[in-house]
Amino acid sequence: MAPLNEEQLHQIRDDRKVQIKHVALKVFAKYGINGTKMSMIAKEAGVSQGLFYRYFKSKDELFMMLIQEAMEESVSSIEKIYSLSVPPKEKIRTLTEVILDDGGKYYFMLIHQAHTSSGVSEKTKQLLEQYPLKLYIDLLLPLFREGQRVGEIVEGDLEEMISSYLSILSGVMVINSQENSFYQIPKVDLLMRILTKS
Amino acid sequence: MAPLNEEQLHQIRDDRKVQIKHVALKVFAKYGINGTKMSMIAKEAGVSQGLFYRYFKSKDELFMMLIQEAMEESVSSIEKIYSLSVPPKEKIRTLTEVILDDGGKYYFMLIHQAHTSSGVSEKTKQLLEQYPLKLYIDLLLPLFREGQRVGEIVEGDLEEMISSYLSILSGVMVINSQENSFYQIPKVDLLMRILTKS
Amino acid sequence: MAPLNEEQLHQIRDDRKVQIKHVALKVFAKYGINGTKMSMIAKEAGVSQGLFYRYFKSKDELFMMLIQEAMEESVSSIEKIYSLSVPPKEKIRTLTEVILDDGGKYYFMLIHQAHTSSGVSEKTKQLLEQYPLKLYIDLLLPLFREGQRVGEIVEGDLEEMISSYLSILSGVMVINSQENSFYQIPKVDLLMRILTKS
Amino acid sequence: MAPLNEEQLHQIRDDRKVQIKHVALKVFAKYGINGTKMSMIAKEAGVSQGLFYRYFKSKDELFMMLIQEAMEESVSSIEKIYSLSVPPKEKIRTLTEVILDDGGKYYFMLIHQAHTSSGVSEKTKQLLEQYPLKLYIDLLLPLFREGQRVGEIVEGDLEEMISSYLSILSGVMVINSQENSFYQIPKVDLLMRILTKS
DNA sequence: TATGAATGAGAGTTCATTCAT
DNA sequence: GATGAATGAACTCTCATTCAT
Repeated sequence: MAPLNEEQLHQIRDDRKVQIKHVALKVFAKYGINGTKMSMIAKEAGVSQGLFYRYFKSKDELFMMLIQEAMEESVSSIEKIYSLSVPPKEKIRTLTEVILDDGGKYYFMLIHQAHTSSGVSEKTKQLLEQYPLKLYIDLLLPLFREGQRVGEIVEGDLEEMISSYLSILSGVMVINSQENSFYQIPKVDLLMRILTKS
Repeated sequence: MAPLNEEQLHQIRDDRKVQIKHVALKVFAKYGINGTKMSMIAKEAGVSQGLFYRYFKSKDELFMMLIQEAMEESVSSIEKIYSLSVPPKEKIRTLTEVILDDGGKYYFMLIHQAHTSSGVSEKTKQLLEQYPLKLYIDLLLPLFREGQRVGEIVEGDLEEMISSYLSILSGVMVINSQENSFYQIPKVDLLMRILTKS
Repeated sequence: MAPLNEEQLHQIRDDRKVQIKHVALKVFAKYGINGTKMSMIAKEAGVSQGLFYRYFKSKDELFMMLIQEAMEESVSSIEKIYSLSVPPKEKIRTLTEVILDDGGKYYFMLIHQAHTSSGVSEKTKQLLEQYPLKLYIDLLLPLFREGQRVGEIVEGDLEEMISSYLSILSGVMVINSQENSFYQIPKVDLLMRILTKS
Repeated sequence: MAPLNEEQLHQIRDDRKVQIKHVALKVFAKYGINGTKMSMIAKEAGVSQGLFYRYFKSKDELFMMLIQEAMEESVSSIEKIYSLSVPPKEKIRTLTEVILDDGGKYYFMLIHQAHTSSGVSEKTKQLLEQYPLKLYIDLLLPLFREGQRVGEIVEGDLEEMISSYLSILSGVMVINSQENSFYQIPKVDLLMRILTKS
């Protein structure tokens, strides 16, 4: 067998990085940075602890990377909603579903963990400041305003409503982790009642 | 100088215990058991780390103690609501306010932390199992049923509705911690919309 | 470079375990569980303190493990004596030599330490109770009785004699530790005079 | 009531010191310096931990004081034996009894603890060196030599015999502590057999 | 590249000693 | 003088990271 060429090696490297990140996202989301031990990530990802450090500089660096992605992804999810050609209420419902499904869930949980963990690095804190709640509110404002205009969204202060909506979604995500059945995720319809008329 | 008499000593001991517990509740609620370092509690409470151990056997023991109190308190809050002579909707609103205010908030956050932390002791896990979600649902069922009967609460499966309501409240509490203004607590009126008609 | 194969790793692990146990036996025997600091064992064994915990769960667990071995070994030493085809007096002399030599010495010292240390774990106490002095007396009784029968052992209450013999041996072991020349181990002949005629 | 005069106060002070020393001797003898906690001594002596430090500079100072006394006492016990008007064998028997009784026992155990404890101060070590085994041997040599001369003591190297005798006595003392019935103190007659002719 | 043994900094905990009363 | 609350250094143990193979 011919040895792998450089590109193939690069491919393997990248695959492995993605694989580790995928696993780490779930573990960090569930247990936070303090509750997550390197041994957990290594074991779940099926690599040795030593190998981990060939792909990432440190636990903290990986955590930060994931936060970064989570934030970018969340912004991009919102932006994508605008391109759907359905009424505002339907857009919001779709966004809600996206957030609640497996793709979005872990990212939300992770961001929460970042906000509430002790011992996160200064760099991570700076990163978090780059995506304040206000940014999300501003992104959603046009959509909600349109909703009010066409009479699908209840009257009231929009900034407050969006903020509450996001807080509730985040909260619902955060308290939910698969192995633990103490809480359960509310149905989308129920959540929509917060925002919509009758 | 005469040594302190028994009553004074008792007073000091009680004060310290309360003071440490008060601080620890907030720190544990915010950072969980893994994220909370003994140095944080000691510093925040203004005592040396060593002194902590004259009042509590271990970090874990205090955590458990607080969980215990949190659970008892939460059940008792619910029970108290029934004695109010107001319509069901008002009772639920009052309960919601109690949960969201400073007294209830930390207890809810703490229970959440206990459910989602890795490395909690076996004893703590057993404690958590004594207060499953079902217990809270059963406590609230009569109240919500009465609400439906008098037409104040929307139609629909009650167990699911209560479970969702509790999950949302928990979530909202959990993502909220004072020093951090990323999220904000929704107004009670907004939350009530999940449950009530028009 | 290729990583070590499974056999090599196993070898390393075994070697380390033996090495640490060997060192710990001597240190525990000399200083007891309270007087022995983890730093002593680590330094003496030439490993870091951290590494110790990859091989043993805790200081207490290792102490207990060694006690267990010491007790099994001591019983088996006695049992082996019976298979020698020499007169009773010679058997006792051989046993005495075995106990006094380097192999047996540390085990005896360790058992003594366990019996006289404050702060040994409840588990360790239970372990000690499984090997009461009576058990050793019963094991030796046939040998000493035979000795009396053939006129090699002095007349007198055998249980008391064996108990005294063991106490003296233990005592002699205990007060003896290599770096410290205050006491010296008596010659076997001298000790035999306690038991034997002329 | 008139306030106590200076002499009375001095008397109280001295009584208390003796009382604490008496208690500490037993505890140190049993558990060693590492196994003995200040709380044990304070509790047993019925004083507060704080008060202890009005009487003694430190735990180590008290330990050292007791060692000093133990050594002086042991030498003086031996010297006193010579003034008895009985044959050598009887003198030795008496000495043996003195050592084995409650007065001597704790002192012997304490000296043993000092010799085998980690973490004893440099000062304590120096103290121990002032009373080497050789000193005791030299003190006993005339007595044993006389015993050999009148045919009461077995032939053989006297230094070795005395050294063994002392080691055995020490050992027997050391392994014996009241609450623990694993070992038992041999009868004096049995011990004398080591030294004396049939 | 890949492994897991090895390290060391830092966490939780204990306890001799000091201090306020 | 007397008390026990309070401190801090030292101990046991954990775990992110490095290293030898």
